[in-house]
Amino acid sequence: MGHHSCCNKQKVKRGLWSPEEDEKLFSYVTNHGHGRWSSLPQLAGLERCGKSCRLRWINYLRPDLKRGSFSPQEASLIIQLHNILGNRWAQIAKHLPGRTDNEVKNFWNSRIKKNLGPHEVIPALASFSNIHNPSITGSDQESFFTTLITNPNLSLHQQEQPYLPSLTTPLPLSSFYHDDHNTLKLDYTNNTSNFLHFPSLVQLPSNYSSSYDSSGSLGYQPHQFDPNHQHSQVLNSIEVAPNFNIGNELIMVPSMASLPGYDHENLSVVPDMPQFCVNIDVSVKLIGVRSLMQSYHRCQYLHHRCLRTSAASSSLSPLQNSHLFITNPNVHSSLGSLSS
DNA sequence: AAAGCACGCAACCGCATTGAA
DNA sequence: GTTCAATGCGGTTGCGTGCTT
Repeated sequence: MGHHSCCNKQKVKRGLWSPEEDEKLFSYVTNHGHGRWSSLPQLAGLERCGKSCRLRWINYLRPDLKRGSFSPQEASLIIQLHNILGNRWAQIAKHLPGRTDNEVKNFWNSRIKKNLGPHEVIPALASFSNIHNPSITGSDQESFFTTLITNPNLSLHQQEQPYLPSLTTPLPLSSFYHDDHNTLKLDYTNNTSNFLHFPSLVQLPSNYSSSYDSSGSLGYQPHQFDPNHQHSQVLNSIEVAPNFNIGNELIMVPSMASLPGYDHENLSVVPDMPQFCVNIDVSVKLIGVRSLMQSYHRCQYLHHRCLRTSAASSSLSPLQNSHLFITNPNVHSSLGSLSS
């Protein structure tokens, strides 16, 4: 077991850092910044390898580090994120301001892991890893979503959504209009990329009242919806359904049957879709299990649609480009690939 | 009081990835 | 396109500390 190449070139000290070494490193990085760790030790007067300096800075000296034990909220978040991300400690740590990957990893291995017995599989993990297994139904699926919903802090950064080109903002009221049949429709004019990017859930003003339609049919009340809206610039549309209230918030999600190419008579898809990657955004914070289940089914539908689309054109990327995205109002969240 | 033990944490190691030449 | 150094990351080690016997 040799040392790193950077450590072979010079006499390096190993083991715990002394206060004097910390002072040298802190002073140097504070004054000069970092960026070239390999040359830093010599410049800073340290007999350490660059890697050791980097680690010491990141895990201990960085001024933005949070000290002290993890709060219950942080622990909960780590568990939730670990269900989704696995042992990707650096990714997990990014959601815990002031915490390092090393810290999170140590915390997991020393505290959480031992408290989760072999039979205590967290529902989110079990359900999500099997999300495309048709045998996973009903309560299992629901427990998966429930786990998400009960953690309002769940939020993953955009970089974990490799196929999401930009953050989605809630659609304004002006995005909607009524068609000739008085059906509420959503402008769909922003599909400029390879992405058929569904809008986020739409949050309407609290004075807009509607009731959740438990039958799953379109339950909105058109006369209550922005009667003055002009829709002369509508280029395309997606029907929106169903909507429902949670507290004072009205939630709307795109209807599966409103997708371009959907064959209403045969309940199937016209396989000439130009887009092969679909993002579905739903609000974890505001949404209920039922609507998440509806979104899940939509994802399944889209999954199959992507399959068919990919098969229809060899130039299209395969299915691994299909992702389910769940978002909360703060940051978007990727739950992983839909590909199996 | 001393030895043994368990635990937490800091640091190291090797591999993977990135980016410059 | 290839090489190689730098950097990033996750697994692992080992030291220090506190508890138990």
